[in-house]
Amino acid sequence: MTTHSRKATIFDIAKLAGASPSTVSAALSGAWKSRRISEKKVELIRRIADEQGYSTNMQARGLRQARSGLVGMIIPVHDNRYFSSMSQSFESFARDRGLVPVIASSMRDPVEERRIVQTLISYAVDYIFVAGATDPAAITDLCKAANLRHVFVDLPGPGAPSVISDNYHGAKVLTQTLLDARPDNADPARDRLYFIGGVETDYATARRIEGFRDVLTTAGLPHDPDQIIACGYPPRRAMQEIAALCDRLGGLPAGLFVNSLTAFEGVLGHFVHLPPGSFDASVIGCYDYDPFAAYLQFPVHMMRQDSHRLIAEAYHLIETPHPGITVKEVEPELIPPRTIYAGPFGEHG
Amino acid sequence: MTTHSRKATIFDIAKLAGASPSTVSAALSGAWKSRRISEKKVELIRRIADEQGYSTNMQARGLRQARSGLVGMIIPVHDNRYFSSMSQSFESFARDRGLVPVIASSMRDPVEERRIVQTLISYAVDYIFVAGATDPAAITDLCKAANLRHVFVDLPGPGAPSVISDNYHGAKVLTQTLLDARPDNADPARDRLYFIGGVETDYATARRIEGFRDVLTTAGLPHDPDQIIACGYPPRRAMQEIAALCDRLGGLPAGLFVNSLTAFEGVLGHFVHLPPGSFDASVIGCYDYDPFAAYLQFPVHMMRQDSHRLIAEAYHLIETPHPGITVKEVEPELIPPRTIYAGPFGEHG
DNA sequence: AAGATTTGCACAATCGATGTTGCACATGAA
DNA sequence: TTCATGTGCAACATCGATTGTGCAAATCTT
Repeated sequence: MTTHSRKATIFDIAKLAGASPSTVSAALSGAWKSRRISEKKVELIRRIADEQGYSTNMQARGLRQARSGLVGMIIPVHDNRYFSSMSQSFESFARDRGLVPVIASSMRDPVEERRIVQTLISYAVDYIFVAGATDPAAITDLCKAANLRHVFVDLPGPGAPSVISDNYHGAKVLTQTLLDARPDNADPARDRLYFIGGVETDYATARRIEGFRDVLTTAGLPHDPDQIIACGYPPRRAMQEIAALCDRLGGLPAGLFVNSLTAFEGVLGHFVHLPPGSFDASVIGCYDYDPFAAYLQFPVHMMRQDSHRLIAEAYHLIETPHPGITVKEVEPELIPPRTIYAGPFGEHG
Repeated sequence: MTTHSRKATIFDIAKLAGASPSTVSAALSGAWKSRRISEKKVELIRRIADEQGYSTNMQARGLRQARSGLVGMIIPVHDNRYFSSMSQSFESFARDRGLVPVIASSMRDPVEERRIVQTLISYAVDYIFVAGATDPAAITDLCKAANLRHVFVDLPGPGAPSVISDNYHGAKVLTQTLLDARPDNADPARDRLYFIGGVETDYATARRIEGFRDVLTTAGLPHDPDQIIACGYPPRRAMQEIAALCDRLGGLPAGLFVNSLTAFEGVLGHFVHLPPGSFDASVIGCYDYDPFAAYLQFPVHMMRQDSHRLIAEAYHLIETPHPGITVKEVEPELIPPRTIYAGPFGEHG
């Protein structure tokens, strides 16, 4: 390939091939069949384009076609197994469709979230996935104004289709599992299940709390509001809260339902200070799965949300002409302690 | 905001403001001071643009300016704490600069890697970061042809600056730590350190193996080539290899240096089948850190690479006019077993 | 008051690709 | 031969923003 200071354009190729720019465009974009360009000319153009290391300027194409070939996704954070698995699936499906994924993290900040949507709109993304939205209504407003298709994932939103996991059922199963596995030698002072993490006004958290409560009620167990500690997602907060709780109870509660991996990180941050053996009278569950968390010092029951299927369903919905405002629920899967789940990208690494 | 079927352009705003498109452009892009547009007109235009929900079409701007405001990064995989932390930092720094990050994962496939670079070039990204490149030379070729600045991170490359962690020193420290912590009651048949994971021709792996070997040699310990099991990054391979190794030795080796989190996942996949207590005569180390891996059933010494600083240095290099082909090394940090490291985004989640 | 500056903006070219229209030439039909 | 039909391509407008240039009107200068 000859070295130029600037990138080759269809004009350069046209000159070299003795053709017009529009012919080059048609030849390279595949539109040549319907535009009656001879195969011979197409071959020639292709060869020259190759030699020159030509590649389409997507900004120009996008400008002309009013689309970009980009698809956006907003997630709360990257460094979290649940969301990074989502990213992996999102990207994989995007590639299958010849689209380029743009993944942005909002840090769960509604302002940042809106800024990201605005930015993605500026880049004319073809559509966006919104995972873990903190202010879905605002996002829908922005998208509607820009005439941009979007799907909510993980947390449902108004005015657009959503794909979420069956939080109520998942929470019931996890809670029941904790109840069943609860050690019977527990100190009566702390013979209770606690729920920690998440934001009470989040749809997902709310549904999980419902499931948690309903199982306790059905089991004929009393439960106080103070058993629900929806202290948000930051690890630090969860660490403080679990420390305070252990203080109050004089030790770990009989069972702990941790509502997210980030909260679990915080909980762990406290656990590392406890003497070994502290966990013998407790059983821990976590809504969300992480392969390393599955093999901690104490057994952990994990509810794995099927992020791959969530994303698959989201793609399905966004590619459906008139999906309406459906909410698709995907069943999560209980992963017993000390079990390694091999994901859809088994051979990666 | 009045609802239009199409997005407002500077032409629409111009008409409403009784100004010319170029004036609107200057007013909104901030270039109005040097273009002698009165502040009054700027205010008016701003107000109208706001009312119309105007936002710049970045494809048009990018086309004209031959830049896009996008910055690309290639990583091997998303769902891995080391790389997802990198993504988080990469995005954070990009935002500080008003740039939009585009992060793509190559699954360590050189073909995919090149395709991604081509794609990013097509979108006129302003520059790219390449983490964990499998074929850095090819990437440099593509970038040179497109006149695109790039930096290698984690794995160095030719023809462009690189930022890597001090693999040799890090490996020495980790190996020495394993040696020191090695239980003395070990069965002589397996009283050895093994190195598992990574690709021997990868620069990083090669340097770590050097460090590993040098420490053993200095300690006056014999070592066979079979103590180095560079079976790549996929969890499955590591799982098979560790199973085979345990088979050969009749149990776990006295010490295990795991060369990546993905390999560690595979190792764990085998460990879950071992009876508790199997680890008492072994000490495990892992090059790379994960908060959950830090609190496994057995103690794990982890070498945390400072992904945040790696990225910071990479930004620094890419913003240096003529960086040359420097290689910047960043020291990794040993994280003792059962220690939770709180990252630069402590309040996230 | 007449010329010299400055102010404030409009006009038009441009970035690179796409898609519509039109035109020359070839081939077939009558 | 003559008109109809097809074939193969070039010319040109277009997408939405940026930017160099030009030109009145306002202001300053002497």
